[in-house]
Amino acid sequence: MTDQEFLSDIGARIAEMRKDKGLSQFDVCSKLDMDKTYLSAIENGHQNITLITCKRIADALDSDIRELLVSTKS
Amino acid sequence: MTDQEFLSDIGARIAEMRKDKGLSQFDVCSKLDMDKTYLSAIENGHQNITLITCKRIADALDSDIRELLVSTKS
DNA sequence: CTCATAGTTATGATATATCATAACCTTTGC
DNA sequence: GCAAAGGTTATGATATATCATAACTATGAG
Repeated sequence: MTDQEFLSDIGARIAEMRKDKGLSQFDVCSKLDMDKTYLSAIENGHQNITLITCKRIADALDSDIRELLVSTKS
Repeated sequence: MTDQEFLSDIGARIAEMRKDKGLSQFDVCSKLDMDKTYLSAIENGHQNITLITCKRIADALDSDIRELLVSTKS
């Protein structure tokens, strides 16, 4: 699994979890005080986010950071 | 849980897993081509690392990224 | 058609993660 | 005493994550 695939998978997971909760990108960004363009980039796998950012997103989705992450084990 | 506590917990978890495998910081850094001063800062909770860095460390410890992370759920 | 909502992409500015080097502290063993 | 191994802290340079704004597409409602 390449780094790019890894980031894309996590972005897809975030988008999936967000939609499952019936939230728009705007909704989540409002909670986080985050710009919508940045969340869009994250969901499309264009950003290598930090752990704190990952934690903030998990919080906004009423989730745990480990639920947001896909397995990296070979 | 504050951001600082979160990073400290993750650093401690990394150090614990590294020692469990009988590895020195130098050993891990050799695998990762990472400077020892940086890994030290991470283990002491002084760095808000990115997901890719987290993944690299998990790989070096023959682990999964989710095993490195502590729960953030309230 | 117009208008609003949801999302994407481009660009530039700023903050910070990462890298690189050096100096320092402990502990262990000679 | 000295030397080496393991780890920490300080500092500066570079790459990039994050923020901010604007323009754009697509869809659906009126």
